[in-house]
Amino acid sequence: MEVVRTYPKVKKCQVSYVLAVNDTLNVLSGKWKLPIIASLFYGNKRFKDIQSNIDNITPRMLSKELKDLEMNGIVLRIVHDTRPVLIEYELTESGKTITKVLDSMVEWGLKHRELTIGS
Amino acid sequence: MEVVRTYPKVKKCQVSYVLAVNDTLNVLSGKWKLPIIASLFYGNKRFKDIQSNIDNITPRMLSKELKDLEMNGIVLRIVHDTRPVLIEYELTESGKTITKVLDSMVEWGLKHRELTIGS
DNA sequence: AATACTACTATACAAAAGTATAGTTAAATA
DNA sequence: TATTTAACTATACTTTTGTATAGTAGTATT
Repeated sequence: MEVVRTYPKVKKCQVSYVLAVNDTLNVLSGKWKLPIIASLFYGNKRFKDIQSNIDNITPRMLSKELKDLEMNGIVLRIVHDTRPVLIEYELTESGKTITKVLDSMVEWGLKHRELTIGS
Repeated sequence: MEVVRTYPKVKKCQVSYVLAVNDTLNVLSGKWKLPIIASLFYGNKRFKDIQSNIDNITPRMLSKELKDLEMNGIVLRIVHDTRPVLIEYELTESGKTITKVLDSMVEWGLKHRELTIGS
């Protein structure tokens, strides 16, 4: 019996595209990632500053999310060799360029609101 | 006592930008939205077809997510006036244009992999 | 010496998201 | 008439995500 393929062969590049999209979604998913990235973009560097910049975030969540972002290569945690130690967070190159994704989300989101709510 | 503002005034457009990004993230968030959208892009229209196209999705989740996507204006549910009724799902205009967001995610995701894993 | 600040961690809990499994309704087919 | 198919829904459960609250270690300040 012959196997009839009703779909085209999936190329390797398509597979890595799916991975790439999932990577991006993971970086941005959850309640706090975007506010944290925004706060870092705004220039906040220290734990306390970020925390007081974001309404209602608990230190537990901030700590967890910063670790996530660090592991994902979006944020750098810099420990200054001072007394007392000063710890600063900043965006990596990848963390900075994610604006492009955010821009396309803004564009689509606004157009979508027009099409959906505006109609 | 004078209030010293240490941050620039936030403009209304920035607020709606945040809303727009959140709209976009909501549309794409969760385990199944992307596979479903991909399946619809691929041309699947019927519940069973989408279900058998996506590994391990339960009818409960497919049903829930399709409703979500319909409510969010990404998917249309078309009930054909036949016997038995034929139900077809398809992407709205917004649903189709979300490719632009996905493209920028692919681009960022691939570059990010290069920068992070490749280094 | 007592208090306060920074940068967190620990524990317990609640809510949201997802899974497993079975059942329903209406029509079509054998 | 019995079975099958489509398009779901219902119930119970597990996992993940997020919240609430308190506590800690090291230093600095009063």
